[in-house]
Amino acid sequence: VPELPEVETVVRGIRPKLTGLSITGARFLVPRQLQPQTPRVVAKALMGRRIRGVRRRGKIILIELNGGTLLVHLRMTGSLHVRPIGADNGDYERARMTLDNGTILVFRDPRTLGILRFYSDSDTIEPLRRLGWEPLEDEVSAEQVRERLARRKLAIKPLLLDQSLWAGIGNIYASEALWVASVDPRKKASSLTRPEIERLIKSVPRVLRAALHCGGTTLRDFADPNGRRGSYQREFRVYGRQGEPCFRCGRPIRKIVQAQRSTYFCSGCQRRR
DNA sequence: AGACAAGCCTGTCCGC
DNA sequence: TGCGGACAGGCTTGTC
Repeated sequence: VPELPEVETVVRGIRPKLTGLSITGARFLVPRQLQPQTPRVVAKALMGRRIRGVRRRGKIILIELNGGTLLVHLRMTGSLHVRPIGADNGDYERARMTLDNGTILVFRDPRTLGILRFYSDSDTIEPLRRLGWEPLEDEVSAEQVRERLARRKLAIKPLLLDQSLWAGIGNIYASEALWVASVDPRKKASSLTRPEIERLIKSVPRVLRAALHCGGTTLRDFADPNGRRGSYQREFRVYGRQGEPCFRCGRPIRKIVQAQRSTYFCSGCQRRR
């Protein structure tokens, strides 16, 4: 699934279906996804706890319990569904929690790269510590961003994928936000001009918010907990459009590889200077 | 057959 | 010597 708009869509979908319910059982089918914890220990830890709420930080889903937190990271292909007991969950079910109203929370994940962890102390959830700003909530100044980019030799696009700057940006929205800001993805982070930083500060939340309004992006698999697919792929300006004309200047969109990930940008109006 | 895919952790090397 | 940064590789399974 996974960038911020898709994760937020998932959280909004499951929150009303889970809040207030108690966990009556849990099963984990791929021990690797819990490491260093184990299925038996986590299942026991969850048993009987009440779900107080569901929230998101970056791409991380936090199911808050009385006396602990279940962390879920969907990575590439994970998804969450709330279904009646006995419903067909299709292939790739990797975990499930039974709830006291006759429904189950199902975690599906074909590639099994997703992560599940139980934390008894919600103040020491280690993966949260490295996360940077929340793009839709934190107001950041150009000066703050300039400080964070200073001395960074990495190109700006792979840096946007570093969750310690802004949390929640993934490979699609990094390219899209840079196009909106007219910034060359190959440009060294430390060499962004003040106007470029100003534009990026606006484009990052703008793109993510627009995607959220579309229910996220569905390239192939993503569906929210109600089975609805996202539609932001129809709004793509650069992602997957290599060879097609730029909507702004008409020049062809290029596809390159940076840090082993595809980057899409306009060869005309996103020009390194 | 081989490349590629919404993500991110780990090991290694490098420079300060 | 230590530390952060940059990068390759790995994890995994499915599709084109």
